[in-house]
Formats: sequence, C-alpha cells, structure tokens
Amino acid sequence: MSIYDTLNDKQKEAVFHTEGPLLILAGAGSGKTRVLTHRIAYLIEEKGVNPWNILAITFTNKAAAEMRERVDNLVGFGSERIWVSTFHSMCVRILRRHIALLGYDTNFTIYDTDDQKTLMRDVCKLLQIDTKIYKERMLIGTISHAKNEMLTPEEFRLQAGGDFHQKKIADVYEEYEKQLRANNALDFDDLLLKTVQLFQTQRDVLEYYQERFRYIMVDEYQDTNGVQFELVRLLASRYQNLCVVGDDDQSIYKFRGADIRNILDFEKVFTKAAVIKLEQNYRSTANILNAANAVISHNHGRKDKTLWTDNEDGDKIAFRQFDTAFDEAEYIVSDIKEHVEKGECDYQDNAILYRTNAQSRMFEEKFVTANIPYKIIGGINFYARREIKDILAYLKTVDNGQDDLAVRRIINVPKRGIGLTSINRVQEYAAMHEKGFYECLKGADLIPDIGRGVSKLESFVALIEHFKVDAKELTLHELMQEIIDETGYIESIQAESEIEAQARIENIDELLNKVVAYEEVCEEHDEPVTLSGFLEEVALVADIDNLDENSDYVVLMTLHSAKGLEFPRVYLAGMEDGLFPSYMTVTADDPDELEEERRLCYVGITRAQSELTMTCARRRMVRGETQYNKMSRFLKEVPLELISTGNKFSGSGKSLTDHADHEEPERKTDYQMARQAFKTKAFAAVQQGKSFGKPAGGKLEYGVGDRVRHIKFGEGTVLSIVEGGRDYEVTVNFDGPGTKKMFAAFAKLQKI
DNA sequence: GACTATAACATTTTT
DNA sequence: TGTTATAGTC
Repeated sequence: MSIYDTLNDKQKEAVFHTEGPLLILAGAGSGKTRVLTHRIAYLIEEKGVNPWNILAITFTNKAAAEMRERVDNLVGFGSERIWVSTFHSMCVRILRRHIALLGYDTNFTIYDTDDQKTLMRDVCKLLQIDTKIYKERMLIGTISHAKNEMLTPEEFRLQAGGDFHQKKIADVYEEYEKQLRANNALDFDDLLLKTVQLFQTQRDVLEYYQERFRYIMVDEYQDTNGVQFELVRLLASRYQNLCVVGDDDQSIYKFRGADIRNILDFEKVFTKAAVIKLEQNYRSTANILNAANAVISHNHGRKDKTLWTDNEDGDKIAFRQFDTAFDEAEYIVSDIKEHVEKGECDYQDNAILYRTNAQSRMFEEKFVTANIPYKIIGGINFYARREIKDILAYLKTVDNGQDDLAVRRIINVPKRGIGLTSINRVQEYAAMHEKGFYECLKGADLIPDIGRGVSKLESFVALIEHFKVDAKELTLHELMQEIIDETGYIESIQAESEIEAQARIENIDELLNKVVAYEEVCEEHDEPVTLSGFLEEVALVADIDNLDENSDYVVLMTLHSAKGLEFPRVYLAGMEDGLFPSYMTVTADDPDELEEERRLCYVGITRAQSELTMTCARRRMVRGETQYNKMSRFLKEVPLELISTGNKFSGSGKSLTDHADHEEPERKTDYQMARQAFKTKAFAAVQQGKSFGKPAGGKLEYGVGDRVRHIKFGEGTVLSIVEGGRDYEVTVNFDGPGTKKMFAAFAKLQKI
C-alpha cells in the first residue's frame, strides 16, 4: 500500500505526470493541494529528484506553510530544501542576491499600498497634478496595471500616443519610478517586475535559476497576472517541467491585474501541455455543490467541466431575509451560538463571509456582546496601524537611509518641534541638489533659511545615528526596545489619547513579539537575523496568514480572503443586489465584471462543507445613508428545491420573497428581545471592566487628595476623579511632570 | 509649530 | 458613518 493509493484515477494521473507542461484544472474541493503535495513526494521518492530542484509557488504564506507541512508528513526528510513560497517572497529572495545588477542597493525597502499613496501624493505635488482630475488611486492603479503588463514608463508613453491624459499619466509614472529608485524602494509590483527584468538582462542569473528549478509548480494559477506569467515562463523555459493548478471559475482578482487568459490559453502557449481535470468534489454536500454549479453555470466562456460528488445530499441551503443588517448579524451570531451550545460544532467550524470589509463591524459588535470568540481577517492590517508603521519607519530609516518616506514619517514623531516649514525647506534643498532627504539632514547647517530649526534637526540625526550604532551591537528586539525607549514613543501616545494608548501599546508589544519570533525562526533555520529580513517579512504578510486552525474562534472575512479555505458551516451575509454583486459591477457596462462577482459567489458557496446559510437585509446603512436592497440575483440562480427558508413559519411552495415577508413580524419581537439583551450585556461588560478596561471590581483604591505612584510619571497627588462612561478619568498633579489627565484602567496608579 | 474644527472623501476586492 | 486632509487659530 503506497501513499498514492488514496488518490482517485485523475489525481494519480496528475501526480504521475511529471515531465513537460501540465495544466490541472481543479474544481473547488477536488483535492488539488493533495495532488500537489503527493506530486512533490512522488518526484522526490520515486523519481529521485533532488528537493533542491523543486519550486512550488503559492498565493499566500499560509498556503506555502501548509504545503510544506503536508509534504513533510509525506516524505519526512529533505522537504525543507524545497522552495515553497509566494511569488513575492520568492522574488525578494532572488532580488536580495542580485539586485545590484539593476543598480539598486541590496537592502532596498518594500513599499506597501500606504507608502505608495504617500509617494504618489508627493509626485502629484511635484508635477503640479490636479488630483481632482487625476485621482491618486487611479494613478496608482494605472501604473500598477502598466507594471503588470511589463510596460516601462517610456513604453507607456509611446503607447499613449497623442492622448493628453495618458501622456500626463506617463509623466507621473516616470516621476514615480524616479522617486522609488531614489528611495531605494520597490513597490509590490516591482518585486515581480524587477525580477523579470533581472532575468531578461542577466542571462547567467536566469540560467542559474532555470537550472535550479527543474520542476516548477504554481498554485491558484487563475489569479496570476502578466508579469507572474512571464516569470514562470522564463524559469520553466529550459526544462519545461511546469505544472500549474487552477480553476477558471475561481478567478477573482481580475481587478488587480490577474489575467484569466493565462489559464485559458495555457495550452496555446505550451503547445505540448497535457490537461487533466479534477472534477470530483470531496468537500461539500451534494446540495451545496449543486447550488454552486447552478450559480456558476450562468457564466459564459468557461472551461468545460462539471463538478460532481459522491457525498450525500446533506441539509438544504438555508436562506433568511431580514429587515436590517443589525437583525442579520443578530441572527447569525445567535445561530452559531445555538449550534455550539448544542454541541454540534465548535466556534472554529463557523465562518462568516461577506463582500466588503465594512460589513464586519456589525458582527464584531454582536460577538463582543455575546462573548463569543471571533477573528476578523483583513480590514485594517496590523502592519498598517499608525504606531506599527511609526516604529517600522524608524527601523527602515536605520536600515536604509535612502528611504525618504520613512524619515519624513518619523522626523517629528514623537513631537520634537520639527514642523512643516523645516521639513519643506529640507525637501526643497534635497530636490534642488538631487540628494536624499536624510543625507541633507546630516548637513542641515548648510540648508538656507533653516534658522533655529537646525539644532532640532541635528539632534534628530544624532538620534538616528545612535540607533545605527546600536543596530550593529544589539539584537533586533533590543534595538526595537531601544528605539521605543529612547524616543519616548509610549509616553507620547499616552499623552495624546489615553483611551487609544492601551490598544496601541498592546500592538507595539505584539510587534516586539513578532521580532522575537522572527529571531527564533532564523535561529532554527540557521539563517542570519537581519533587519532587512524582518522588514521584508513584515511587508509581505497577508492578514490571512494569521489564521490559526488550532484556535477556537469564529472566522470573519471577505469572500476574497476565503479562497482556498473550507469550513463545515458557512454564512454568506449581505446577499443583496448593490452589495453583492456590488453596485459598481451592476452598473458597469462590462458584463465581465458581473461574471467575476458570480465567480466570487461560487467561491463563497464552495467554501462550505456541510451547512450553508445565506442571508440578506432589506435595508442597511452604507456610508451614513440607508440603502434599500433587493436580494441578490445570485440567490435566485440557486434552484428553489435546494433552499430552505426555513423554520417554524415556513410554508411550502412559495417563492423566496414571499417567505421572507411572512417572517417579518416574528423576527421583530425576536429582534427587540435581542436588543434588550444587547443592552444589558454591554452594560455588564462595562461593569466587569472586561471589554472596556475598567479596573476589576469597579472601585478605585485611591481617592481625591491621595498620593499615588505612576510607572512613568512618578509620584503625585490626585486632584480629581471623574466618572466617565466606561472608566474613571483621574487628574493627578505629579511632582515632576506636572498635571496629567488619565484613565484609571490603564494608568495603573498605585496608592502610596 | 501645535492644536482644533471643518470639509471632503470613501467603500469592491489586496499579494 | 467614519476617517483623514486641510485650513484656521492660538
């Protein structure tokens, strides 16, 4: 009995087909990860391929880690030498070694979308672009697409021809590139593009990697874009052992430049390609799968395939329409609670999927008050938080002095009396002399009209230079701690807002933990701990990478983030025309956009293993105004016999809408009761100080006039205590720093 | 230069 | 609605 006996015929065929180009069309839940991992195992164990020669590219770090682990379990040894990584981290690894050949410094920084935006603002200011006409977002998007098509600014300009607008954008593109280079920075698209350019211009480098990666596998191939295709094509062009796995029905990143033709035309580009279809679904019940099939069948221009399953019918798909998004969230949360309490499932078996991140807020409130563990994936990325970006900007400045963006971010954070005028002076001076911002700071006394600002600038430079020395002597986490301490960052955020300070400090602690974790991983793998390495890891994490299967919480995320995952119980919330499919795509004249939304719906449905609930609301608040939505057209594409609207007040043979109308009066009372519960619960939470941070017991151990001690400010006398909604606001006259207002919950004052 | 009040924009999705 | 950029005031 071998490990391959558990595979079905098609899967075996895919595993055993190791030489030459291969396209695996793998429907949702058809076991494609199993095929990929077994294929790697087969290459190593049966074909004697050196693990060193295998490259597997996935979409997220999470998928990469999972694949490595599963290969590990199959082959035991040697798997750590396989390259399993995402496109972006693979490129960074290659670029760190060779980017000098393209005229960059090896410790380049990676700009995320926020940085891009800041940079674009600067560019627009410099070129005097009217951002009313040329929106920054649009400019970034256009440039990103150009990069995905591998167009240089010059080529873009040529293509623009006589078009005034396009020529203007070409100007912006050119300047944007210039600035990136001056900052020794690459944006996400550059990581791919520069790697391709490296391969195109450096024959020997390309040959080295072609020789190394004799067997290449690409997961989620339907979501690759132009550069990614070229990258893979270049790498595989020598040995042609390229195996791509994908599902055209799950292509949902067209807006980001993914080109579905990569998968549709695979056989045209690789003429000798074999094609294997995996059509048996192992994941979902027949009802769920049939619903998915029915929905996706409304799309045109698909690769021909029909997903089938041996699984039993299972429950019908539940559908519920509510009055408001509030009711919707209420229902879903209590439904989950009910199932868990009955012992039918754990929290982690449940996922709530929605179209837009904004929808998560409502659920979050409900979960907090219901005291149910939950995890929201996406939304505001951890690394996009202000305090994290600040600290990282310090690290970037220490690591790569050319990163002007980082320097300017922190030059007056915490406040050190360096204002806009000074910054602008330096900026002008730097632009005039074509020098870096930080470089100019070092010779600040040479800058005209800088006046009394000079001493402040000099002490800032001294601080950074001090950190640079530290960087050589201290470990990474010590350096970060040093930066936090020396800059007085914690005190500064405490001073501006006590309420937020606590969360921000927790985030900073979390960042410190991540540094330590990074150091440990490096140690394990016997790799050097570098600042650049940490910063790059930080730049390339997706929020989904933080999803932990071993923690018992309900998972909330967008449909996009859910791709590649599966859950026993899935809720698709906000199934409304105008929300999903989104208003943009409904009104767009391009029918392709609606098809992409439908594929998104297909992805959502096929995430469910055994139970699927779809919900919608008649009205919901969007951007401050109430929107009235009809239920999603996608819902109507699900055959009625697969749907249950059902429960106590369901009749039979009625249309979906009729049912929902009947439901309403009943729900109202439910809703009101729930609302009542919400209020009392929320209050209880305050009392316990659990979610809002009031001191346990609710009483303070000190009163007005008492002497207290604060961890940072030292000793002082309490002037007043004001009962706030959530906490006590305490005013203390400290002996040293003077009078401070703070909240009792995290001031942690001690009576003396 | 720092702080505050107002206006403007955003919401479709993100490696 | 909520955040963030800008203008205006101290």
